[in-house]
Amino acid sequence: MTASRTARERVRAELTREITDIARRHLATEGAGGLSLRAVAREMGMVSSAIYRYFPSRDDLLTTLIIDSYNSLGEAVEQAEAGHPREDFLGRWLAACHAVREWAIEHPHEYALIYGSPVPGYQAPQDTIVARVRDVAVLGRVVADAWEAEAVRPPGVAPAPPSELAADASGIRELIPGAPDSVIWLSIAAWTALYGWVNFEVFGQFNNTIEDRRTAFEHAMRLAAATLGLTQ
Amino acid sequence: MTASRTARERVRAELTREITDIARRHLATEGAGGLSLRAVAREMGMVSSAIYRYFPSRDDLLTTLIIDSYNSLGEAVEQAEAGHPREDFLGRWLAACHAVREWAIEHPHEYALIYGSPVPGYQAPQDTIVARVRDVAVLGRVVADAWEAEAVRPPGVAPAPPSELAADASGIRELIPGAPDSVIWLSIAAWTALYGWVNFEVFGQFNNTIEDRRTAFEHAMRLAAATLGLTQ
DNA sequence: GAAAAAACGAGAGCACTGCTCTTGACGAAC
DNA sequence: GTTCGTCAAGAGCAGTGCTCTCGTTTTTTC
Repeated sequence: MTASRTARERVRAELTREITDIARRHLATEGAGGLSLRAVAREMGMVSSAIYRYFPSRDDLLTTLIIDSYNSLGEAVEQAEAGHPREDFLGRWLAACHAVREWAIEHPHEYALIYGSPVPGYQAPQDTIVARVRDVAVLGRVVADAWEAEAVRPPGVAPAPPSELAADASGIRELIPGAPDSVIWLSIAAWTALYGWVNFEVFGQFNNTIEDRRTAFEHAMRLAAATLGLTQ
Repeated sequence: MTASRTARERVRAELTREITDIARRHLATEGAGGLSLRAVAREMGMVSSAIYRYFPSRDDLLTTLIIDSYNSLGEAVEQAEAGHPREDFLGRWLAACHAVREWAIEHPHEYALIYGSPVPGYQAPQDTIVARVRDVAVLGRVVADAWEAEAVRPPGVAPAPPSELAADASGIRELIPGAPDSVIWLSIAAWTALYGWVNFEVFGQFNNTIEDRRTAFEHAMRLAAATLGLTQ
């Protein structure tokens, strides 16, 4: 009986996958704004209303694409970081940074979906939060491991964080257990430096300004690591 | 004769201004994607086709809004920075940073338009480039003045930029005359740190993570200044 | 195995969008 | 006073998301 039931559910799963595949291709070429349910249906040889049997709204389709994007980015970062030995903290950091940048350049529209301006009228549901943190978790783990191994030595020039920030820091400390507030905020700074750069590059702010972007990016990420005190 | 001619042109200028005003209000509430020529026309008591006498396309209307946004941000940053004495480099830097952040929070959709993911199908024309650099120019001027006054003393921990980046650095040096490559790239890092943070905050990445955002932002910008060696 | 129930694709339709074209009216210039 | 350019209005085209209904098919239930 499960076999007969599966017969229908299998074709349903197959069609659902086909819809998301086509939608992802449209998203990659035209961007989120150009994603049209009717166009997807047309390409499937379906009538537009039939799509709604599989996705109740355009936003729902977009949500699954967003989750896929989060996972795709997270996986890329995880794999890149895993290619370095545990004690090579700087290598792991740089590998993760390059993975973020390269994934973003290869999937600009997906990147815009998850790290760009929010899609108008679209509110990301709770479902996305789980997949959302995979890339950040990798970065946190690198710093956490380095801190644990006493390989994080912030230079003394950095000003101390004001005491008002202690509450926020203690929440973030879940990612980097045992680290003092100063290291927490230096890590946040490194994090924003990474995504600030990638945002600028993907959204075209470096056009006609920086040409050798990969080299400049690596230098910027080395700067961020040095500021944090991650030198090996 | 110019008076009679002006009579017509004056009402035209007036209507053009009214259109952009309404459009800006729609943009501020609904975002770029929700900006509808028909809705603007409806609010003006016009028929939709009449709008095209004033703006040949939706993108043209969007372009003027973008230019306005650039100028609005640029002016805010200029004014904030001008409120500090020339020798107070750190104060000028922090004031400019806060101005960017506060403007972005007050005008999230406008900010998304100029620093977020590009609007699908929209390509910013050359006209925007002139207004685009006003905020960056202020930041560059602060660092340039500080460098000239020998108030920039980068700590020795930063790795030296590789020689391949010399060409790109020399282009950027227009903003900070006479600065060595190391200072150029530290400035770029501070720049990306600023907009990386503001992007994260405006686009909601700090939700449920950082609560005291103004304090955290100021600390981050002090860190960026310290990394650059701007301590006074 | 037959009947009830659920799932499904197709089609029409609503309200909306950007944009084009034509038509008729008004005002300025010669 | 006539001509010419400017303008608002309206109809229309092609597209969008989404809803509803109507047969058909498949699954479940008895």
